[in-house]
Amino acid sequence: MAKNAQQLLYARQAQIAKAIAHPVRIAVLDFLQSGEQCVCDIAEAVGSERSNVSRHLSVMVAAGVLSCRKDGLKVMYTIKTPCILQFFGCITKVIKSQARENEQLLQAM
Amino acid sequence: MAKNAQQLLYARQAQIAKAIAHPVRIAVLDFLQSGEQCVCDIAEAVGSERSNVSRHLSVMVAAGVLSCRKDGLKVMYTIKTPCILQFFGCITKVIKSQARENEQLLQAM
DNA sequence: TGCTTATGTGACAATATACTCATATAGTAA
DNA sequence: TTACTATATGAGTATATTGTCACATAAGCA
Repeated sequence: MAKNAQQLLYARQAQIAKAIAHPVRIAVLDFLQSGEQCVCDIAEAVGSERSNVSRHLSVMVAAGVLSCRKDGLKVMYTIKTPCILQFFGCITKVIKSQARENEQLLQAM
Repeated sequence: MAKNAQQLLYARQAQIAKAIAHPVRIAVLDFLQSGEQCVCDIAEAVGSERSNVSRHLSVMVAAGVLSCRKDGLKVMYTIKTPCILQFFGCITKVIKSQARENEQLLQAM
């Protein structure tokens, strides 16, 4: 791949990773596993202001992680690329392995 | 899971996602697929200052994505949880699907 | 029409992140 | 010891991100 194209790909990959890299946005993705939801229900589920959630949602739509459709007054959001969820399986492994390390550390004290 | 524990998990997952969510750090991970490397070689490969790369590396170590060991003067960094790499497969899918959308858009103009 | 609800957005302040430079530290070798 | 190399880090500036408030927009209904 050309050097510039590679840089561009890294930037695009980073954009997607950034779109996920926030506790509220992860909570949103977790909630959306149950299927498409409107902003008001998402805001309630994650315990944050609607306007704030709306911004987080548009970041994720811009990155291509979510898609949305209008349904009357509501806008329904859904996970566009379910393989994103595999990522959480992976980082849960990272967290577990760190937790085990800490446990060993504690026992050695 | 308790509500607080859930919040903690989301925060921890976000920390790991953040540790990946930067073009330079993605370039580093890409380079480290070839095996462990020292800071100077990583800096050269990704085309960035050593001090800057050193900071990026410590962020990824703190998040549990990389591990490192001293080898004489050098510090060798390596990917600690290879499943992280699957994530790139996933987001490449996202990028391809968006590229296809844009192509269709272009053809409709 | 006016009223209500759901969502999006401009503007701002607060905070976090990234990069650079200079300097510190640690290891190697003469 | 001194000189050299690799890495890490403090301090500063620049930039990006986040959350909140107020307001705008859009859709439904009386």
